[in-house]
Amino acid sequence: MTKRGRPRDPAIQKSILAASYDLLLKDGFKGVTMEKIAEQAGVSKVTVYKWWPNKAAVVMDGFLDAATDRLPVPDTGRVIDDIKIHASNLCRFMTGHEGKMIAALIGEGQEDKVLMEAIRSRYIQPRRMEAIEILRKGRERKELREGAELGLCVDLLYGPLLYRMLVTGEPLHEEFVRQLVDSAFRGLMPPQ
Amino acid sequence: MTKRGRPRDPAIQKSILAASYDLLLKDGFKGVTMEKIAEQAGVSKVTVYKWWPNKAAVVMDGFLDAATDRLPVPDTGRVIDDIKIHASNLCRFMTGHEGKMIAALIGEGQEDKVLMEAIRSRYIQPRRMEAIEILRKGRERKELREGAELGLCVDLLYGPLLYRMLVTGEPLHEEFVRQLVDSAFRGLMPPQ
DNA sequence: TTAATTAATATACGATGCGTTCACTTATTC
DNA sequence: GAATAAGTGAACGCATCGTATATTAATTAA
Repeated sequence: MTKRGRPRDPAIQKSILAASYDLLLKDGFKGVTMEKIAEQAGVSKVTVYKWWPNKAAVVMDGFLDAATDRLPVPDTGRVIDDIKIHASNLCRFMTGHEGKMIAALIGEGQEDKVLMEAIRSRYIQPRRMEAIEILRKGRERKELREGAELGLCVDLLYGPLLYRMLVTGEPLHEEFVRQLVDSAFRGLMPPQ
Repeated sequence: MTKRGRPRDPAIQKSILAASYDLLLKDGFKGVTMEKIAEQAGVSKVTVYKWWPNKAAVVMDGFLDAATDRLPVPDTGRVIDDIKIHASNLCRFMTGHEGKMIAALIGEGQEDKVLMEAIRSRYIQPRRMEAIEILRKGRERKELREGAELGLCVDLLYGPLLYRMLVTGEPLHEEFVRQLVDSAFRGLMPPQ
């Protein structure tokens, strides 16, 4: 009992996602239009609307389809070093093309709950889990405080990175990551 | 040598800004249109365009015109307590109407450099200065590490708040602020 | 008083992009 | 061949943007 009717053409879906990604990269989220996606994909606009309800959905899918390389999760045996490497990799990502795109998507997500939920579940959470895994190993080795709340640690370590990227616009260079992670681990208070 | 011609009517400017703020509050940034601003302000659309180049500019001005109450800067004599109070106040702000609006503006700013620069210089920076002032006093009292970089401290303390608000969407309650500030001050490592 | 100047209005316009409708063609299964 | 679903092409109604045009209102300089 296979499907009736003309089968869906996978090449068409791919070209739509690819066109969507190219346009996002070139023109930013606001520069992408359904017309342009359809034109560049060599496809009818109705076909785009058939499979995605709106622009945000296509663009999000296009982005995730192309940019889902996971960051390598380092394992040096010292949690602070692992985090420095991981956060540094993330910064390199965020400084490049992918960073501009994810910033645009998060920006758009501020007034689009469905989009924001997709970004969270399909992009943010997976990356948080990488960090949490690093921290979990460190906690097992007693390199973190007793009963440290790993989610809070992630907020403390990675929050400032995203904050810089999305809010203050200060550069995300290696030196900043080093200082940030050092400060977070040893604390702001003077040693007693 | 006063100005020639008909003088600008300040009541009109005010009503435009007020209408802009009301609409932002009610409908979010995307829900605001120049037509609606003009209509609600009882003013011609051309008049709005005469004084502001585009929607983002009016909305930003409307927001700042109405919502520039500075946070009170506490001074208990202990920097960690001052920061807790200050951050907690900020959270209450961010959880309310103002938070939704500033999130929408920052979101829009991700693809509008001019708007983002305005948000930074007219909203973010002033608030950062409040926190820096608190930290500076604490550093003088030797409650922070020798030569602590105050900008970095602000990133570490306030970055996670904005990160939650803009990215993860986790709630910004009192308990989180307490844990966050405690963790930042005493560090993630176990005491030695 | 009059001319020059600037503010504000009313109305209409072209352009763009959204999301949809309609009639049609194409590929596949029963 | 009939039924079914994918895809096309063109046009539509709608909202919003930003601008243009012609007119009226308020003020200063001559």
